[in-house]
Amino acid sequence: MAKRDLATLRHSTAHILAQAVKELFPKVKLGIGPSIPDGFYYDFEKKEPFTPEDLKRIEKRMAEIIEKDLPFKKRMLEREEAQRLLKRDKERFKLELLKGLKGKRISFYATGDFNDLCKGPHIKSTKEVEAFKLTSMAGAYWRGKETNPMLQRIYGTAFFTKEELDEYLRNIEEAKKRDHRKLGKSLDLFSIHDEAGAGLVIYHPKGAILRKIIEDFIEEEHEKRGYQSVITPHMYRIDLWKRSGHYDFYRQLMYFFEIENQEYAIKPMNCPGHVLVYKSKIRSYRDLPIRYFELGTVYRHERSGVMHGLMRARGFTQDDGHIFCTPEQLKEEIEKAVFFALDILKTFGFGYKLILSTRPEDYIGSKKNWEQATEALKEALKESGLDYEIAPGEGAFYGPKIDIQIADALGRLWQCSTIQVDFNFPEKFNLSYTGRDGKRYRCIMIHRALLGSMERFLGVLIEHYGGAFPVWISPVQVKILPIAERHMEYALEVKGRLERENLRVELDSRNEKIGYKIREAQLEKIPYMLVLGDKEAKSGSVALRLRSEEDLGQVKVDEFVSKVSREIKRKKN
RNA sequence: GCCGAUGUAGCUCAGUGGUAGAGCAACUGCAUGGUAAGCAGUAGGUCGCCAGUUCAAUCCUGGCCAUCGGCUCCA
Repeated sequence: MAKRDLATLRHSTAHILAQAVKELFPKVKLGIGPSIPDGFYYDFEKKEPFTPEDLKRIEKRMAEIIEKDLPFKKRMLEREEAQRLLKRDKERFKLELLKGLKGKRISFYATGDFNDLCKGPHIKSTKEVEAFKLTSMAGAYWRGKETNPMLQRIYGTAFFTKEELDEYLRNIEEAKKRDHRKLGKSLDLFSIHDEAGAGLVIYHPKGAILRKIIEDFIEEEHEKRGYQSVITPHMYRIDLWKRSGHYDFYRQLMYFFEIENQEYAIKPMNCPGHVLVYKSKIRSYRDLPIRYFELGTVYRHERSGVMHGLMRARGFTQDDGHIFCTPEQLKEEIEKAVFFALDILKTFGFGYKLILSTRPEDYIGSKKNWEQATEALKEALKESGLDYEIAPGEGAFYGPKIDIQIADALGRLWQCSTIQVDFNFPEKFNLSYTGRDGKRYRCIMIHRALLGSMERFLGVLIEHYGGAFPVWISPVQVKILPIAERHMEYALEVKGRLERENLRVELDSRNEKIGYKIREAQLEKIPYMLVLGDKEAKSGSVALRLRSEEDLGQVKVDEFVSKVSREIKRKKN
């Protein structure tokens, strides 16, 4: 084995899992069992799903196999021989895999009596697996296709040492504490109700403040960069959706209804509205590029089972912008948009990953336009010198796109920013501008959202900060904690002073002990706690405690105000 | 949508074929307390929804809804 290769170790552990399953459930058929970033899985075809008890038994059997110190033996078989073997065992999925393999000789790996089609490499012996654990169980389509049969997937992980495994499991627990759904509840930010509908987010006052601050921020940044705000309706007659192509390509995700014999649909995207603004008069090349911006709320009928708190909702608000430009301006506009997005993400201290998505199977427009658009995106990425990956076939139905993904607490990646070129909309709506020569030219349209949606972005943000938001976006920035009732008067005075400085302040006026008040403020993850007692009242100061548990002692009120104001202004992370 | 699990008080969770409990929170009172939970009392539940089995269902069966872990799809 390549020395200490985690992927090899994990893949080998997947073999041991399959071996254990085969020993305990001989009728089970095998799918595939690769290593993945966090561990490994193996897919099985089995009528009755595995139970949690089964997992325990399997885990135990795996430990026994490991104890046996079985060597991984590689065998090269002639294709015909391999086929005969797999046919004999009725391994229909493996047979399908075999068909896809090139070459005459096929490699198998055996541990004891268990034999698996596999290109390797593997560890030397089962005994090398020191630390493993089966983590979960789920259904998964064969080869990831929805139309294929569903197999039972068992997930697990393996490490070289017990300590590493324990640390991994601890990290998972830590990440769970940061789950935005949990924090959203405990910090009183938002809620989602069965009664109101799945995937529909209701913001509580603190969540609304958080969102509003970020909305104001993003709106300002757009204005600084030459975007004009527009406001468009939440629904249109289906005539518009037919013209835009959404009726044909996006219908299954849209909500329709009929009033007085007219059919309407709620908007799943903001583009048609912006296009109508553009079309409202004749545009000249001198006007371009035109950039429209809107915090546009859209509704998409996401299939049940895909919702995920704020990260995946049915109603969400995009920081949506549409740029109308000439072909000559395209590249520069894309570059500007990419750097704009990265600038915003930097403000929040995010890491990110750029992805170029190309033409999907279902698409509108000509192949030539698609190629041209994809090229423009590539060029822009190249010139900006940024690393990116390519996701073939992942583009939107109307054009290729550059996506930016950021990671949540559990390392799951979420697409937030997206920048999409569109040659098709301009054709469908006959969008044009008058050139220098007086002739009409077709303009190009760019769709782009930087935060993506307020919902998803807030979800990622909550997990990113673990609920301990930087002061500038904290729903409550300061909490005043008077020690006894006789300090209320001074507490109110300080509160008034801070409010005049536009700080978001709460006063805990309850008749409780200071330790109790601190505990609550701490759980609410409020950045600054001001403890007020006799000493503070006398000297016109506050005893400053941070949520990091640091006690900064007595500070003059003025000093505190200027310290906090500075941090807010700098948007300190 | 698919596979599996789950759904009991505001929150976190026990529990049983004979219509339910704990801790925290809430409310009331006592205590006026200096950096993560003071004490006592009170109130709070169509046991997700709808059917069925049963003398009797929160518990058993079926359907639906929602949530969680995945798959698929996506901002």
